[in-house]
Amino acid sequence: MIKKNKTGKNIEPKTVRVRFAPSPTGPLHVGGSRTALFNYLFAKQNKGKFILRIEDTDTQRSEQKWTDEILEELKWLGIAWDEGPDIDGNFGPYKQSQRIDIYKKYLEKLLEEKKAYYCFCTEEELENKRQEQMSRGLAPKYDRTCTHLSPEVVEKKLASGEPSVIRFKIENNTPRGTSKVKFTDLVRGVVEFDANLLGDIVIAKNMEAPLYHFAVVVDDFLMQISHVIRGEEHLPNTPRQILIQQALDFYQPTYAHLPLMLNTDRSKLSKRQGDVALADYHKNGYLPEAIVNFMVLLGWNPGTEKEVFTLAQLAKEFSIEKVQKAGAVFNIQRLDFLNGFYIREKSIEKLTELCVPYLKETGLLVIGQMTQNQLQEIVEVSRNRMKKLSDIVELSDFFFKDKLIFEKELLRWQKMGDSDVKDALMLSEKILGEIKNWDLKVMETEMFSVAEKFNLEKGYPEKNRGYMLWPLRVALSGKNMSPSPFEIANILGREKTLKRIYDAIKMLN
RNA sequence: GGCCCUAUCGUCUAGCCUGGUCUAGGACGCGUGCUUUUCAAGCAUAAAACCCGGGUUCAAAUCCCGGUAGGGCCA
Repeated sequence: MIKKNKTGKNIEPKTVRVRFAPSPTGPLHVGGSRTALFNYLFAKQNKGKFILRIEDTDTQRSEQKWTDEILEELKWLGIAWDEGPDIDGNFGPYKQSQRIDIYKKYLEKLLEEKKAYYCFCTEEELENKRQEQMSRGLAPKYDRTCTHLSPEVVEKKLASGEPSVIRFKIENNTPRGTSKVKFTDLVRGVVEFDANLLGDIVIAKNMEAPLYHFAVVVDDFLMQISHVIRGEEHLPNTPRQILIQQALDFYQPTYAHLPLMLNTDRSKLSKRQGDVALADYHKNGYLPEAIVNFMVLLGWNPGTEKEVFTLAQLAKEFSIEKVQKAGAVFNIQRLDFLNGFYIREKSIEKLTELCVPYLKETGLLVIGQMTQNQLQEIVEVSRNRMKKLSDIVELSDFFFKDKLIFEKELLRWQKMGDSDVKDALMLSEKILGEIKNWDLKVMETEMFSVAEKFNLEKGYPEKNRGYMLWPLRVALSGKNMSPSPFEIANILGREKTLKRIYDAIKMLN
């Protein structure tokens, strides 16, 4: 499984293997989702494997429900993993809390080789030193007090149960002749850090509790990860991890650090300015196609003017070289546009199926109240106005209600008098009442010709059909914006339509 | 505070590597118009940007140097 060269040295795998490694300490973040997406696309494109690993070494903050949510939401987006936990609860070797023994082995190795050591400094001591260093204009860095402890002292302190952590010795492990750690990042080019400025980092709280930096390095090696594609916030972590790799004689994977997703004020995307949990977008009625399309364009573009992509197309056209270096503002208006676009693209059957839960959830739609056909017609006349699936509720509620409640004033078109509004409604009632063939086109033709006569009689401009149609539309919808009165009447049916007109006329008495 | 990263319309970006075709292109949003009973959708159209300063060059958004600003990480 582990690749080695002739001299027994560990070498980077030839096939592409990438991973997404979220911590189940909260809902899956949109930033994380995008990282997963980019990893997935990179894997697909290179005929490699996409591995999902749950990083739950922080047992305090990790919860099973968040793991479940991560799996569920990734699946919803269409991002399938080749290796990783089963959706039905078998986590295999892809959950860090199940790999403590493995980390322990490597921790022991580092300790034995004196590449790591126990540290007994207290939080307070550390904080004081940090303050002092910063006031002198230095980078806060551990001063290595505990490297000078003799093995006997360490033994004694451990035996007495004195609180301790395990630190990784940075300088001794830097490559010979230089304190620089250099690596090539697929999106940023060559990046260089000075190892002398790095303090000895804590890699474990104890033998049973490894910390992030350490567990990642070990897992990436054992899982033979070829490319580490992650958010830019990890860039400064990279030299530390490389040093640990070198100490353990691991190969060095290729890195690619993705630009951050930003708030409108260009700070790292956070809860402050709206939803950051993918699940929230899911619940509010964003389509996975729209989210994927939106996210991929935040930090990447194909170099052509094409802007609409399916996941499958992206897997073909994606290229990591074209990933942007600068952070990108999460612009919800663009997401809304894309979502509306994909809503309009959906088949009416599918869209109706997607809308129904929202209608049921609010109690508007009662089972058996509507035929499938009616439901589809309602969705059809509302879809152009929808930005999110949840919009269906606001846009179509009047179809489901028995009684509409609205202000009488709303019935008035421009400067019509009350009696004219009433006349218009009564005329509509009469004309529609006489229609035998309840059909949208028929109603439209009949009403259009009547509207012109009505205008002539009342002295209104002949071409402005609003004098007839606005009061009718409001009577049927109770809203200042809605589909056309004919579309509504057609769905409502003769009886309900006439009843609503009648109710509106009564308001004017 | 130290280190690192970044910089083209309000936003996402094309162009930069391989200087001239850039009077800087597209998309979202915003404005206007068409269509229209309303709101959408659709179509058309306008406004809108090369962070600053120096250098190299016949010519710089593009190459070099120096600033500035923003962000990330370290606790």
